[in-house]
Amino acid sequence: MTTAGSGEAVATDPWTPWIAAASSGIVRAAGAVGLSLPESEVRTLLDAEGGPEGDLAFPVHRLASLAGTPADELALRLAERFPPTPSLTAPAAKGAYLNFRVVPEELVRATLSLVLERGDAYGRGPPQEGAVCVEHTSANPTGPFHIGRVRNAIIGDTLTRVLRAAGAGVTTQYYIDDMGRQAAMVTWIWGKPRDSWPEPIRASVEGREGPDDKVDLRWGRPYPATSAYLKEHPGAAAEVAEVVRKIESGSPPPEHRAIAGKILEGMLASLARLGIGFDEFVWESDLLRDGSVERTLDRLRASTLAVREENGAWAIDAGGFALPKESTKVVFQRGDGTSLYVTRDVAYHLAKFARFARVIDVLGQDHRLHARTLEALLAAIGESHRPAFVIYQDITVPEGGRMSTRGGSAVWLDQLLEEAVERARGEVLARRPDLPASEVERIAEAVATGAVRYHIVRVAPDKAVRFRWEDALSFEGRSGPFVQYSYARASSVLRKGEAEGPPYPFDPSRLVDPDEVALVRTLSRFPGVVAYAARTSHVHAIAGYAHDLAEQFNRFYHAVPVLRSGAERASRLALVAASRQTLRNVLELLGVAPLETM
RNA sequence: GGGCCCGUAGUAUAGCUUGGACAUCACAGAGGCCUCCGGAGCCUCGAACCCGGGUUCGAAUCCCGGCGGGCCCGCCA
Repeated sequence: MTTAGSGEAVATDPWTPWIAAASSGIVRAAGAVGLSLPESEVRTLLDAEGGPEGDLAFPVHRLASLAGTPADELALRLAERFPPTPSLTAPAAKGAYLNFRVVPEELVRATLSLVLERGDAYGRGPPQEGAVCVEHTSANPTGPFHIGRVRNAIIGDTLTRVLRAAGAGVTTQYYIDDMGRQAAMVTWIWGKPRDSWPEPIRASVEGREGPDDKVDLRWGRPYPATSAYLKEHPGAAAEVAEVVRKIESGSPPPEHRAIAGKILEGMLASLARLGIGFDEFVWESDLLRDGSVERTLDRLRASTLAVREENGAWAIDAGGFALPKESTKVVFQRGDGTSLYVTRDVAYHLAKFARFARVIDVLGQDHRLHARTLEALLAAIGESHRPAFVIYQDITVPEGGRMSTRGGSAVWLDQLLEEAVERARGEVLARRPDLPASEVERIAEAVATGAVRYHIVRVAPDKAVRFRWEDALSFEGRSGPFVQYSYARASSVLRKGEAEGPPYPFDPSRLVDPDEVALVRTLSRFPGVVAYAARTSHVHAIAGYAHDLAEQFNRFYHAVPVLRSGAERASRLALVAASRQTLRNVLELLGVAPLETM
């Protein structure tokens, strides 16, 4: 282990030396047959996933066509010239491939040492330069969270955990849109005495209220009917417009921010159950108050692309940016002088660029054009920074179409969690009648929230998810509870063998069963998976890895006795300890609670 | 009409940015495993790259064209 303060890089990935050894060996072997190629190119060709025949695979096709030699023949010649390397078996030529295997004892020794030494830090990368801001969720405070919105929060939170593990310094932000028409609608309706509410709105609320209503449910309840009502009643819509104007002019109705705050409070309580929180909250209206919006308007009007409309509105002529709109104009200031959402978003991003080297926004696909418009406006004022967007597709309802609050197709996160807890409680009670009620409750909550988080994060963001209750509440197979179960099982074995550790001394030559080596190989992949997910924002890869690891551990568990074994017992306990540690670390990245027992 | 995204077994998904050897995993289906450290588990079997071109030694992956689905195209947010 590297000593503290030595300035040397701490080893974080067991594969680093093996990939280096294979690459430099290939370069030398190629040199010996008269071929010269840079090591960096070898590394990109080298398949670190291995193939059916080894841990590392090198396809020689490209070299072969360069040399004008048949690929099979070249593979054989390279295999002969590959220099002896202590940690790798001699390469085997198979067809057009050169296959390497890490010496199994070396794989076991290096991996288990690294996992057990690094502990909670296993999987983490070296610290990275540059502050990062991840903005996610930012749902309008108009009512309870529904499943569609929560995908944003889960992707954003997981991405944050992954980036931090990869070494980045991340600040999360939730942008609260308290200036738009949507928040104004809520204030408008609550600003009226209840007996003067329009009939359809009153009808949508009455008879559904209860004393224990969550704040977001209570204050958000009239929103869907209000939204529908305003579409058909221009007079009422004009009143809402007046609320918007007051907000924009800096003198909102006194209760405005308080109502938004209450709804937000309820939404955040739901997210907290999923382990999701935020470092900072940015109120849109604060950007107005501190002058950022005015400065942004000044810069936009000063742009060479700015044009004035007949009624006094201002726009950017974005024809050069090829936005897929019917008009090439992007209006950033209304005829009455007020700003628009996209304008305030420009102000917000300028504030982010001033503090952060990297700015990441997690957005639903319906915001894609908005993202491009934002970029166009940033370009128009000569700003060189751009946010990186992580775009995810919608969660759709089984009948087709997007999940929306208005259509009544929305399932609230709280409803989903309630169902999930109820089901989890039944499962726990059936299996563990010995546990006290409070413990059953704690486990049911962890299983339920773990299942929901996992179910949503496991799918690639650019794939739409069709919401089905039976899938969302599944506790078996590719699910959060499956991973939690493996963790609990590993914990149970270690409890029963607690006399032996920690620490867990081991002898690599005692861990030779194919299921043992396969498990170690899976453990060794973890740092690479974290780095990959951080680089590509493919957070679903973490969920996939968690499942692979849990599955591999279960295979080992069934195939190989641990506590009942003889000379191998100590080494197998070390393998269980390393597995438990890695399961714990990957669960942490997913925001799924590890359970010692379930 | 224009733009972006998606299309992999019955269902649902991984692999696609960096083209490479028998395409991953789950649910459902068929058949096995509880004298054994926790069966929310393990083992075995059957089953898929939307269609048509192109590039390439090689295409699920890259390019073009269809078809099907989603989303967006506002002085809303």
